[in-house]
Amino acid sequence: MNLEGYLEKYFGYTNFRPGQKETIMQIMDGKHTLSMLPTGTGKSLCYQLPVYIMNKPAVVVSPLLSLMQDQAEQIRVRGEKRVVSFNSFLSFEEKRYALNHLHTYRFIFVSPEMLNSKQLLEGLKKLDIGLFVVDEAHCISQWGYDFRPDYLNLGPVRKELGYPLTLALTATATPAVRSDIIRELGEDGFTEILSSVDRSNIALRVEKCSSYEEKQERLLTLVKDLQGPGIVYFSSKKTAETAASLLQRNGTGRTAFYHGGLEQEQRILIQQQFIKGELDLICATSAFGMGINKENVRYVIHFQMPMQMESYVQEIGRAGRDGKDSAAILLYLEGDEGLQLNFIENELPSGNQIRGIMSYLRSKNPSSSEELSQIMLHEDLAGFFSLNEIQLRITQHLLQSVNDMDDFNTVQADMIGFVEKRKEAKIQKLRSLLNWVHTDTCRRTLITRYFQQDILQKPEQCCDNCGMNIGAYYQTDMPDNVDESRLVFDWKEELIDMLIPGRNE
DNA sequence: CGGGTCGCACCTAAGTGCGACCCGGTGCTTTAGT
Repeated sequence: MNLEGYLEKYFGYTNFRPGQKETIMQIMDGKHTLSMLPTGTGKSLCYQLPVYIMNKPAVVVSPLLSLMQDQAEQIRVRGEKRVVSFNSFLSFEEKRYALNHLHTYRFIFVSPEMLNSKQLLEGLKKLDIGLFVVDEAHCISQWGYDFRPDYLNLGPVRKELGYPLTLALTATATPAVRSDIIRELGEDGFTEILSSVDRSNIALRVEKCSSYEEKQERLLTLVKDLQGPGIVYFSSKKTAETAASLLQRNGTGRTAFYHGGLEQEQRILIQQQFIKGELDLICATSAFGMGINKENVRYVIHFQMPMQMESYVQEIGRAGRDGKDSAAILLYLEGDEGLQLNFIENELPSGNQIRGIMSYLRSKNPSSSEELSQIMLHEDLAGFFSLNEIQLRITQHLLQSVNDMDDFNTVQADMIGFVEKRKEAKIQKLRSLLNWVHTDTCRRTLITRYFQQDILQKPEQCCDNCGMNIGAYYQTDMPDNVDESRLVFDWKEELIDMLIPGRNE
């Protein structure tokens, strides 16, 4: 049977979407594959179909619990019951049961952190794994070196499992990030399947504002005028919340905010309401997005710029999944990059902090790396050297690789070298994005060039520098002379509010 | 970098205006012992 035959047999579809078949062919050919497919093209089919053809289980590493639950649920809805998600949602009993029945599953979802569990790893070793999948594989490069170091453990895990056939999936990765992913996964010889990062139905626009007030005003106007639903991205939780209530007071109606500080339940609720069309606007931090499969998002506004082009492309890519015209608008105020610079400066320990910690540890005169770990464990290093949680973790992580107790100076120099290099790399990425903000040439061309690709086709509505017409994205049912009071008092909304109490809570 | 909050000065009272200061994003994990 050919691949189309399997596709129809197991999923009922007659055609593959771009990139799916090429990816699956490589997998069936036994080749480790890194596949860069645009968001919303059904990346999960790329591992699901091979599971059935090979009749062997897949281990899927997923960055978010919600994403894991979501994909597991989608598979179950299809009628496949042999699915398990290894994460903290499982009780001890459930975990034990799942471990004892590991061989019965076809889809085993895990978080990178969970792979630290000896029992899980031992269990997985006994399986004949058909495919080891790393979903949203750019996380390895983006988070592995600081925020979530367990992402760097995937290489050793693969080795431990005997280098199972591997599929890394992502939507946005530069050639440098892709080689980073492949290197960290611990093996050369990955085949790459690449689609374009260009989304021709998303028009690109940057508007420069001369004051914070002007930017706020502009946001209000845009949100009123633009055809929704939409997402507005902010760089701080507080700003997202404040803006959401400001917009609501100005008659935006069905608006909510979303960030990592919300309770898990609340986050799921807001996501669901947005997807079902019960909310028109989300004011969010970068926490919002991964795994949001909403077809008809019409615009994405950035009230503050993200840290790098990859994030920007991911975030605007949540618009126009249905292929219809959508707009991406970035509001820029001189100095906006300062906040991102600040994040970069603070996420890694500084040279001084490292020097302080090292001289303190040196004074304790540990004779082995075990003794060193003991000191790390029992002393309040974070308190003494005012490290935040992530800085502490990176420090511990870097010190773990210390084998030779004799040469603290070398280790110290290595550590400082590492953080300096990381910071410089991040600042460089921020600079690229800033150049893009300030460019007066075609923005689409510049994005594709950043990913070392070519533009697919220049759409009519390309970008502000090519003369896009923002009016084309305004609501069509809006009269030209709008009575302001009518915008504030929307009787339909008020009526719905009366009929559905507590809707806006 | 910029916004929010706090305390203070004003000078005779309730609210304003100013400077100092602080803080900001992304997520996984939590099984021991009475």
